[in-house]
Order: sequence, then C-alpha cells, then structure tokens
Amino acid sequence: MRVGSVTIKDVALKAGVSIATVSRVLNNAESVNDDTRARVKAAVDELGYQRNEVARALKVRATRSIGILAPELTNFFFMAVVEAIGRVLAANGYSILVASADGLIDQEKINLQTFIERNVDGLIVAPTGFEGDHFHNRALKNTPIVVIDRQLEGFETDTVITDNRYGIKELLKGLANEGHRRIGFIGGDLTFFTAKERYLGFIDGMDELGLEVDEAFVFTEGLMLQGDGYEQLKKAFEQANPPTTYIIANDSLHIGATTFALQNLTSAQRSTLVFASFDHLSYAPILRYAHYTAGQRLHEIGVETAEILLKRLKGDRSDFPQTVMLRPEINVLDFNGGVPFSHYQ
Amino acid sequence: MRVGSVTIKDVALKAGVSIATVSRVLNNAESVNDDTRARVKAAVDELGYQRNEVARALKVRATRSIGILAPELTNFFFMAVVEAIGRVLAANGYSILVASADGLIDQEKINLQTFIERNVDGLIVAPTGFEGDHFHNRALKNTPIVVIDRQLEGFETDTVITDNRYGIKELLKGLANEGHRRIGFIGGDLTFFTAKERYLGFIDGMDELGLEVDEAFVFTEGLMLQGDGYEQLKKAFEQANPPTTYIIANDSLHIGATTFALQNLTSAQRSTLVFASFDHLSYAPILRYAHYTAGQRLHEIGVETAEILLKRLKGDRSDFPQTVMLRPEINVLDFNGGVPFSHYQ
DNA sequence: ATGAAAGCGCTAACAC
DNA sequence: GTGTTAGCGCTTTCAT
Repeated sequence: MRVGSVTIKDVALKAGVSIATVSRVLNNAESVNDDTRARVKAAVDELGYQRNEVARALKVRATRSIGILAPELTNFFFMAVVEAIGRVLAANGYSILVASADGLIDQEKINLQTFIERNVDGLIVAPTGFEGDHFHNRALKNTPIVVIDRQLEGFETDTVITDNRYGIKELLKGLANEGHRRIGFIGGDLTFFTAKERYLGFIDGMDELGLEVDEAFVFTEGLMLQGDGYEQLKKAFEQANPPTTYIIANDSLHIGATTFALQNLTSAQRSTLVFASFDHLSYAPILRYAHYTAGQRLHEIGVETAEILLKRLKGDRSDFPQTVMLRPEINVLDFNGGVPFSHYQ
Repeated sequence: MRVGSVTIKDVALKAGVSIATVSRVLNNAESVNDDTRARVKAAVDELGYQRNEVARALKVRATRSIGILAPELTNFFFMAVVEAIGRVLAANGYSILVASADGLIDQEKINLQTFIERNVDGLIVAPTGFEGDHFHNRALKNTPIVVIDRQLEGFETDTVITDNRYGIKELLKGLANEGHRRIGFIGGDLTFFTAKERYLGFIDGMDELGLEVDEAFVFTEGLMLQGDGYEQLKKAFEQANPPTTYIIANDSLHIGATTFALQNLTSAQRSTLVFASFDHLSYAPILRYAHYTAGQRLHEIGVETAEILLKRLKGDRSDFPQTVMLRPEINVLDFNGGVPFSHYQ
C-alpha cells in the first residue's frame, strides 16, 4: 500500500458522489445511473485510480490468489505446469504465489503456513513427500486443494497425475516389439511416488509380456538425478552380460545414462544401445539411443488442475475427491543417432 | 480470509489481555511482561492462531510480497533465477507472485497492473520487450524495481545482466586458438536485447582478433528458437564453402543446430563440426560438437537481484541506478563426441 | 439510485 | 507494561 495513493475516497470527491457509489461502479453493479457511472469513470481515469486489492480482500474475505507449493522450481515439469496453471487462473482473475520446498518436507510445511497467513483462496501442491498430514489444518477447511504429480497419503483431495504405469508399459511394448528380451530398468528410490509407480509399471509390464525380470538388471537407487543415471548404466556394463536395452524412468537419468554411454562405451557397444525413457523435453532430438519416449502432457496437467480448482472455488463439490490420470504421449523417435530399428536377442 | 478463523481478538479474550498486547507479543515488542507474554503465547498455541497477513498488510501498507514479471516461465534461465530469488526473498519474509507475459508486451502490462493492485512491495522484471514506459506509474514511485536479463529503454533502474559480449568474445578466442578463421554466427533478430548484445560481441570479438566477418556466415533471423537453429545451420551448409565452426547464441539454437547436424550431415562432415555456444544447461554433456560453452551464472543472478531489491526495500538508495554485469562461466568441454581438439584452417 | 455507516483484522499512537 | 482507540481502503447492508 503506497502512501498517498488515490483511493475511492478521492474518486468520490472528484465525482461528487459517495464512496459507496464509486464502489458500485467499480464492481459493475447494475443499480447505478448512467450519468453518475460516467462521472465516476471519468474521475477514475483522471486520477488514475487503481484498486487496492488488499483492502478489498480484507473486506470480502477472498484474496483471488492461489498458492503453488512445489518441491523445486528448476525442473521443466513444474515450470511448464505452473505456466499453464497461471494462464488459466490469470484469465479468471487469480494471481499465483509460488514457493519451492527445495525438496525439504519441513520447508514445505513452512511454505504452507505462509500461504495460510496470506489467505490464499486455493492451493496447488506438488508434494515433496508422501506425507499429507499437515494439510489437515483448520484454516484450510474451506480451501480447495489440488494435488499434482504425486499422490498424498492421509489427505484426500482432488488429484491430477500422469499415468506412470501406462507410460512405462508402452515403452516396454515398443522394446519387446523390437525383439528385446534382456531389458534393464534405470530408476530411483522406491520411496518416491513416481519412482515407485514407474518401477511397478516395469514389473507389471514385464509380467504382462511374459518376460523375466532379472534382478541384476534393475536399478532403483538414488533420487533419479543425472549422476544416478550415469552410475547405474555404469554398473550395468560392469556385468558380464548386460541388458540389450533399458527403460529409463525420467529425463535426468536419461541424460546421465547417455553421458556415460558417450564417454565410456566403445562405438561398437553404442551401436547397439537402445533406450526408452519417460519424459520428452526440448532436447529430445539430440538424445541418441532413445527409440521411445513417454512425454508427460504438461500443458494438459496444468489446465486440468486449474479447472478443477476453479470449479471448487465456485463451490462445485461434484465428484470430490476427483482423480484425473493423464496418459503420457508415446513418441517413436525415428532418428536414433543413425541406429536403425532392428531386432535383438 | 476464512470465515470464523481465530483472530487476535479471540487470543486476547483467552489470554485475558487486550488485542494490543497480543499484537505486541506477535511482533516481538520488548515492552511486554514475561508472564503476559507466556499467557498470550499459550493462548496462541491452544487456539491455533495464524496471523492474517492481509489485515496486517492493509494496516502497515506493506504486503511483504514481490512480483516477478517474466516473458515466459518454461525456460531454464528463468526457472533457475526465480528459484534463487525465491530462496533469498523467502528467507527475508517475502513471498513471490509470478506472472508470465507469454512473450506479449500487452500481457506484461496487464500483469503489471495486477501486481500494482496487489500492492507488491517490489518488482523484478525480465522485460518482454525493450519498452519500459509503462513502469512510469505513479503507484510505482516508491516501489523498487530490478530488471534482469535485458536492459529497458526509457526507464532507469537497477539492473542485473549477464556480460553477453564478454561471453561471446571468450568463445571466439577459444575457437581462434584452435586455428579457426572461417567462423559463423548463429543468432537471432537484433530487436532482442540478448540477440543484439551477443551479435555485437561477435562483431567486436572478430575485429579484436583481426578476423574478417563474412556476411554470408552470419545468421540473425528469428527468435532464437530451436527451429531457427536448425534452419540456420542448414543454410550455412547450403553454401559452397561453409564456416569451419560456429558461435551459437543460446541453448535453443544450439539444440536446433545439433539436431540438424545429427539428422542431415554426413559423418565426415560431423567429424569436423565445432560449436561454441552461450548457455550451459543440464544436458550439456550430451551436446556433441560443442567445444566451449558460456554458462550464465543463474544462481548468482538470482541472488544478486534479490539482494539489491532487499537493499532498496530497506530504503538504501546507494548507487542507484546500479547495473550488475555478471560474466558467464566459460566451460571447455573435454569430451566432444570423440572429436579431439585440433587446428583447422 | 444513492448515501451513511459498520466493520473485515490488524498495528500504532496515545493515554495511563 | 498494558489498554483504548483510530483507521488502513474497501464492500455491503440498511436507510432514504
């Protein structure tokens, strides 16, 4: 609130009406004379009046702001989703507050408190952990919350996620179609929702295809970061008889694995290397070795999330709690670093 | 503002003190008896009181919120910078509001209006265009604004940018050291700040090295998007005698150019291809052909920006308007898709 | 159709 | 050290 800024009081004075009338004009109330409306509008323009949303919020008990809780921001998935959410929400008069938890559950709790104090009208949360207990807050009783990307335990609410198992299974089908049987899995620590889902998709998918899972080919250590992908492919190649192909659980692992291949494998080894991975980002065209990718529908996730939230904000509680599961888009990369699709045993 | 939430009034009642005393305890005023302080704190805990920041903001004329205006969110540069800014600001009690202009100058103006109405205490803007006239707003008179990434015309304020010319010149030196003389430039439309600066860095740098700029080797069309990089390298290779190496002005162009090379050049052609480019992102290790990259100091840009803003918010106007120019980090990629550094004529 | 006035929850004089 | 009170800018009854 800037000192000396023009308020409805100034406008009222200038237009020769009461502040109530100014407020009515500002809020497009019908019951106001055309003349006075015009006079008020003229005064608004002349004075360059700009509404004080804070005062309005205090009075009407609604801030028209939505808090977004993310585990991190430096992540293509979140930013793309946030961008889409922001677009839809802005078109409906809402502003967005964002806060990163830096992967720390305690920081998520602090950020939540901040948003509560700021009286956000709604919340979108990409959970940092599994735990959802802290969302059971009295102040949040009437605040719609939609969870994205991961599922929360102990807190029931609307959720928008990618169909992780479907994605992995489709990737698997592609590889199996090419004739692969010795299929490895490069993933992450199963305490993470997406890591677990993608792992389970792999296990189920292999089973459905009638293929044997070789424990030595399954890597589920680490946080699915770039270095983990590097290390895991390294470990795979330390084996006497490594897999002929790999399912990779996300983009970072994929970059890491590709880096290992480029730096440490012989060109003979690389010539038969085949990957299929989750995520499809802007640099996908330069990812050698990838035959298939499962690209998350980032834009749709954002739009869907915003629309569910908007619906709840309007008081529509139908289908609560609603879970929207979006299938990723399966891409067949017809350029694979020069390696033509072929059949392996 | 949630109906029926607990206010300082409830706390006062419970603790048997006045609301002023509650407020004092909440704000850590010294002048309050230890006993009463304890009683108030107990009441706060029991009732689960949470401050209403909106009411506080209205009273003290400060929202402790900072608006971030970006041309887009789905961009590694902005994500990283926003994350760093958010961390520093959050540690100082500020929340951040973000809005993407979607590359539209009119949307940027709308977003600015929204932030003004929300009474943000400060503004960080990564301008969508050159034009800064709309920041001359009466309501913004006492609102610190720091501009990042690009410079604004017609509006003087604190600015944090990358030293684009330095970065390009260093890349050029690297290439010249390898013996290159026929150096191409893949950039973008000069109406963009970074496009122009990087282009000028190229022209100056070539001059300083005593090298001739061949107009046919300079590409400055488009918005520096992936497709542009693809097309520009394509055009270069349509020439009878293309450059032996290329300076590439950003990450998207780099991906595009690399894609063209992978898809359309012979392995003989690729074997001598050398790039040097601006930006150094997570997928840098898999960018073949790149000998040098100029990585922007994303984290530092964010921290520096937040700190200047914080300083202004404290009323410190020293060195205004301040321009911080951060030199990018020059990376020598010792793995280049197997191509050893060598000398070309 | 318009105005007067209460009050959202909080902070900060100002008294005592 | 603590209480009383005014008021931040706005919306919204309730009168007229």
